[in-house]
Amino acid sequence: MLPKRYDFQSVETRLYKFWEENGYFKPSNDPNLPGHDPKKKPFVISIPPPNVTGVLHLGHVLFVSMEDLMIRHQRMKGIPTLWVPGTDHAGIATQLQVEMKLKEEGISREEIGRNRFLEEVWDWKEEHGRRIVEQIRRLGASCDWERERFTLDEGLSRAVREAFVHLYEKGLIYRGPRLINWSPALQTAVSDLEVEHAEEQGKLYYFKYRLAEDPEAFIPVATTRPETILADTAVAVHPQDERYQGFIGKKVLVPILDREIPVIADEYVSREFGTGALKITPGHDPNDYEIGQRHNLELLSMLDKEARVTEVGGPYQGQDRFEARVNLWQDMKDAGLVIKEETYIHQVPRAQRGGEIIEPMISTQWFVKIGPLAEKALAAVKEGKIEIVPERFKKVYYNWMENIHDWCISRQLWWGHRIPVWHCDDCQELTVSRVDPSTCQACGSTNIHQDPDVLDTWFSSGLWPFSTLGWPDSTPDLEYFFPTTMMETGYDILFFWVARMIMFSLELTGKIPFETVYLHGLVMDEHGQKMSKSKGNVIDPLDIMNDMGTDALRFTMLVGSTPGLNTNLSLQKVEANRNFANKVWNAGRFVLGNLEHISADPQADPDWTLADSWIWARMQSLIRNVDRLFNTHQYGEAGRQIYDFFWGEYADWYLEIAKGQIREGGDRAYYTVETLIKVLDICLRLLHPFTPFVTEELWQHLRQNVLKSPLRDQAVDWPEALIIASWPEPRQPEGWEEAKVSDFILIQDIVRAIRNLRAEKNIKPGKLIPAKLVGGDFSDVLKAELGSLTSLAYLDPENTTISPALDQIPASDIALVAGPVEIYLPLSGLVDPAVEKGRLGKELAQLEGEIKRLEDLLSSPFAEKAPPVVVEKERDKLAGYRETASTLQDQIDNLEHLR
RNA sequence: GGGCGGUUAGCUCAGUUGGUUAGAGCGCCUCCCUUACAAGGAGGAGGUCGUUGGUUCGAGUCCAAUACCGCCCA
Repeated sequence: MLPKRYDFQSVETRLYKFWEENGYFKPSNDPNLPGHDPKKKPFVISIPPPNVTGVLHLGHVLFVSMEDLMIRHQRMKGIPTLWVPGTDHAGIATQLQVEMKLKEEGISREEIGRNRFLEEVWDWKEEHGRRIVEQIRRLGASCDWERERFTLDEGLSRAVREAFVHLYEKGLIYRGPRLINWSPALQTAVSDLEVEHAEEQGKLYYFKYRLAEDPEAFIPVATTRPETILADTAVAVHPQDERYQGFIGKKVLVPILDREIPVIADEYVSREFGTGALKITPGHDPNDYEIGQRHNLELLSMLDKEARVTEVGGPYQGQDRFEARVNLWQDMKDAGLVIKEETYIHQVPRAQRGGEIIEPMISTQWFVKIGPLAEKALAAVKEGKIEIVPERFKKVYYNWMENIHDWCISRQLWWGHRIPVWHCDDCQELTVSRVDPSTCQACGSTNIHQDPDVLDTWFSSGLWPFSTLGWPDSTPDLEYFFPTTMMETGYDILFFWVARMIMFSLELTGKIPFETVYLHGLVMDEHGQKMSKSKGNVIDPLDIMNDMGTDALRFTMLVGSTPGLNTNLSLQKVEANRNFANKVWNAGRFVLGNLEHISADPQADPDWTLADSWIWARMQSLIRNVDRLFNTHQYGEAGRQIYDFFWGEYADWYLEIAKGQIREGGDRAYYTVETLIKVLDICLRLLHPFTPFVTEELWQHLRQNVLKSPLRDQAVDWPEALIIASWPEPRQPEGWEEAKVSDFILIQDIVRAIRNLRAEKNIKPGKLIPAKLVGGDFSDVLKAELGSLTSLAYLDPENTTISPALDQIPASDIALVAGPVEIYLPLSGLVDPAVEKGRLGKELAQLEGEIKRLEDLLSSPFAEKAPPVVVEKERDKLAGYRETASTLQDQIDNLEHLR
């Protein structure tokens, strides 16, 4: 006997092990094995590799659930399915963790040197690297762990080398001094994407740029960063600005330093902003840099790597950037150069990691010349070779690709792929090589040293879909599984990762990396707020899984998410879905229990009841819907529909009716249990990609029990595990469905009407009451379903009658109407004619409103212009309402007579 | 400044290609520990679908404008 509650704790670990040990996570039609058929198209996902030393968060849960759902669905459809797992070395993040640890021990990485430090990081990775992988397994991820990869693996490192050298040789990688984003705290360059611009309150500082030839005359200039005055190399005004015409071409004096710099004219300057005159600091501002390029301005760097003032800053040398701001401004005040200060909201560039203010600086770095790569990547999406879901992200992608800048790929870190470039100390030439060289390619000197920088982590992740399959080697995996099918990831890394994979793949493999990009949203708290430690609204997925089970969490994530939109997660939702898992479990228990009551084979062909036909028709409709929704990536809606069907129709109605049908015994019981099994089986299959654990556990019990029962034929073609069972195929309706469904809805309406009245009159659930049903044309249907009606509505079977019509409305009975059916409940003592009249009158009034509405509708142009089917539907409705209304009227009249 | 998304019940969200009484979960109210499930069952209250205008026989759904919230890019 199964436990009364679904006990996920005893199930999850065991089943995961069972699946993995039986090799269900491995692709069928493996290209490395004999008998491989290259023509069978596989379904492949490469996992977005999490940070190897990271900890599971809800973002992981969302993508793992989503990808596992897709993978399990495809696997059940019999498609060779591969999900490649792996982790990312996460350069900055991991290095910081280890530096932090060393700091606690009082050591800095500089003290122990590069090699010792790297040993420390590898140790750290060994120690913490399994954690995230284990956590992903806990989610039920059915990836092929034998194909797990790590970005710093030998093979993937070789891929990085190959990619770098290839791009270098093609002239797509270059090195040089450029204005880059420098992180003074991390002591490394970062890419544009790693800088976030936040609106913050600052000040706008107004001051005087005196004319060199006439220090009494000046141009007023406004800036948010006065300290950068020290590196100004021009003052710019708009060419048409009347105010400053006389200054153009003249020299002005840099405050305090008295360096002479030119006044230039440039269209970029906004006449409205500030004073209309702009100080130009090409060494510390991206826009000024551009202007500097246009006008051939001198480039000065007034800050060093620690963001302290250099010799360019004269007396301020050695001061921190913020300190220098205060001091310089004070000195300018003293010198009478200050005009005023205003508070001002402006954009401040901050490091995505760490949050400190990024300093734009001139620095020699490695770059990818992105234009040619972007062009191809743009075309691949525009030509529809790659689909993006939801489609609107295509526009975002185009926009970024069309305005793309060269990518700074070098990082001044130690943890990562070291740039495969060797500098010759003798001839200064570079040797760029796939294998470590011992001599300089140019002069043969052995006096060479490798470039100290490492590559941006995204450089290696950009190769992920093909490097994990063996590229640059032409492996069987690469040949068969690449291009991959689906790239499922968050929209927040569309540029960081997705775009770069597309660019790299097209350049390096000549193929698209994946056919479809499916972008999910971010996981927020229940009020749509970003989760953060400081807000204290962080939900730890491990806690949830411990408390409510993995299936509950997965189902919540999957059903609560719509493509491209953020998901708000609340514990209440998870709880509701835990209850759902429990509902499934208990419905299963019920079915299994009844299996034992079937002892004999049937005597005749099935004689399906209305309920049997109804649930079957509804299930087929569900299969069709789910199929359609899966095909259009509406997984959440599919999950909801399965939930609604299972709980609202199968469990709430069919199971209850089945109890009565089973009580009848014989063939009726046999075929009822058969239907129970078939529908449960299909539901478990449909549900399996959402909630793999409870469905697998229950299904295996189901299979074993069915095989032991007289119904064993039902399960002969079921495999040994649900994970590899076949996905339900949608079928076209056979024509009988609609009538059965509408008949059943009538039964439901009758039951609801009686239950409603019972609740109103406070009749105890256990108390059976007599009833007279007047069914008209539906009398036969009602007679056939008498058993269900009486048990669902708690009618007294001995005293319930069904007739096509009554000569006279029973005088003292309570009257109800359900569509074309009249119901009379002889509940003497509970009948107060005045109350009844009120109740019936209210109902009639409502109905008359509807009738009026439909009459108006049908006499409007609607009747001619709307499709006949729709009009017919409304006509039928109207007729039904009229019938009901007239019945109600009769009943009311009858009460009048009573008086 | 450019672009995108959201706005539906007290809360969190669904809602095929427009089809005519708008759904769920949670919360709330009443009743019930009935032999699958109290993590449950039965019943109920609760919504001018942000606003305005348009297209249409018909708009939560399409179009335009607008407000507010959020995001991305510059």
